[in-house]
Amino acid sequence: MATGRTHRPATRSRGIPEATVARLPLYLRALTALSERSVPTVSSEELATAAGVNSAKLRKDFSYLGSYGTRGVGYDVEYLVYQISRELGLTQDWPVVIVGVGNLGAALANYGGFASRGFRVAALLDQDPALTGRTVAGMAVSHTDDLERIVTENGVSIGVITIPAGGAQQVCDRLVAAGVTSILNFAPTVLSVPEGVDVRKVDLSIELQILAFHEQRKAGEDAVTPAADLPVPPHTTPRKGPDGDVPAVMPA
Amino acid sequence: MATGRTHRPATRSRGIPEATVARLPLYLRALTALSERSVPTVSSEELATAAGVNSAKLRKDFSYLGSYGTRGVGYDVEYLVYQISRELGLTQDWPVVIVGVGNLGAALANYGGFASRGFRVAALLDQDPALTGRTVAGMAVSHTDDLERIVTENGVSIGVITIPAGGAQQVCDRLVAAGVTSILNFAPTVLSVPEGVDVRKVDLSIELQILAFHEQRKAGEDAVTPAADLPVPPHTTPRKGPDGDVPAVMPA
DNA sequence: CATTGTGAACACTTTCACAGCT
DNA sequence: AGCTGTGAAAGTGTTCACAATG
Repeated sequence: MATGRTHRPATRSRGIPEATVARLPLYLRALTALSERSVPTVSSEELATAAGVNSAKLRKDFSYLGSYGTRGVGYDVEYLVYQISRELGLTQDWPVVIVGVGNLGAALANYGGFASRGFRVAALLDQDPALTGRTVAGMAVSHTDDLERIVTENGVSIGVITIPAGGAQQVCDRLVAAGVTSILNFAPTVLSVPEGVDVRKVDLSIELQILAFHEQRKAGEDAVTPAADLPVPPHTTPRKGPDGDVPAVMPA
Repeated sequence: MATGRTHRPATRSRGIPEATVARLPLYLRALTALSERSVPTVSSEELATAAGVNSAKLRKDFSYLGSYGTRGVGYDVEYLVYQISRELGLTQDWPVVIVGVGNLGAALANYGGFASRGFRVAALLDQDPALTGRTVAGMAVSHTDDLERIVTENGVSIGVITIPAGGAQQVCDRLVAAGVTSILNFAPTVLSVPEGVDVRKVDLSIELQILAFHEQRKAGEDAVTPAADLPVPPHTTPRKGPDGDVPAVMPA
């Protein structure tokens, strides 16, 4: 979420829908697996199944990249891998810093799928002196004090924040000031950044809450929380809830 | 993103848009912070800013829940906290199992925002004998062998998968067979589940790739990868042998 | 009169269905 | 004959702008 782009790129054809971009990595992963099994070509149907989407969507997605398939045959696996990698910018090297070397930061540092695509962990940073100097995932942990130097020297443009919510905005500000323009935020807080900086958020607690919502629906197929209302009335006047016998007012 | 619901719930007015559901936890978090500061009421504008959305969207979202605000005044913080919690199903207790106690599993087990809302870690499971018996986040790690028993005895309906991709589908199948109907999957693989089971996916590598895409755009504002093509032409490559080309579909 | 609640307009995404190529 | 590529339709989500209202 939270992609800063508010204005149309306007650069004519160069418009790959955001929803498509979000699926390209999925296709790429499925294609890589096929490639490793030396499968030469794949149909939209097969690839879609492997990626967990439907074939119409996949074809539409690919149509934004160009005409890379062969009618009657399918897609050349190697060729597609290359095209998607290029489109995603994975043919170049992306140095990344991870700020916060707790369990989550360590998990990321150890994560293989990281380095395998163009990402390279340039540094692990933590402000805890007990950690700095230690080695995590074969890499020395630097002190957060060196953030600016490390970002600058390594030309880091992507930062990953894996510290508690409290310090996240400050670290974010420092990353941005040092030149980082893309941030992957695991801290459960809203980061504010200047125009032109992208923030993506991964929030474990939110994911669970969304699951709980659906889970609740399943459980109470009929006992849908008995119209229940207010343990505390709103302010002074009783309010109307959406439930009870209120006739559906949903617009078309 | 993968929510199994393919058919409209159809149950009359009960239709909260998925996009709205995904934002409710955000509002809830902002409201909880206000509540802790004993702020009694908040306007859509203020709350929207705190949650990182715009006020029109927030009001529209809330309108699906009911009319919980007061014109000219705003929303009663406590009341909204309760209503959203109830809507999300957080007024009840959700026992959760975490399968895989590596760094990521440990990070989740230690994550506070977990227990604070209705979620309770019923068990940590791992198949590594070196881990079972150990204590992580103040909780004993059980062996994966006991998965079925633990899920059944605790009435667990939500499972979190934090093991490598290889074993994920198998664990998923066992969870589902034991009665779990919602799964949060951190393994970089597509899980197939029966109708009625929800899967949400958190994929670190995908998030980074999406950032890289946008990052690339920024960098090459004009040098937009010069139409560049083929290190391998599209289909000079001879395709599959006419014999038995394997239709590459991941085993279920 | 500040602020909510919401139709209506707009934008984006998915799905359909089939023409067009190989 | 088989499969891609894509307009057009349908569905979902966002924003606008203002009437309703405490």
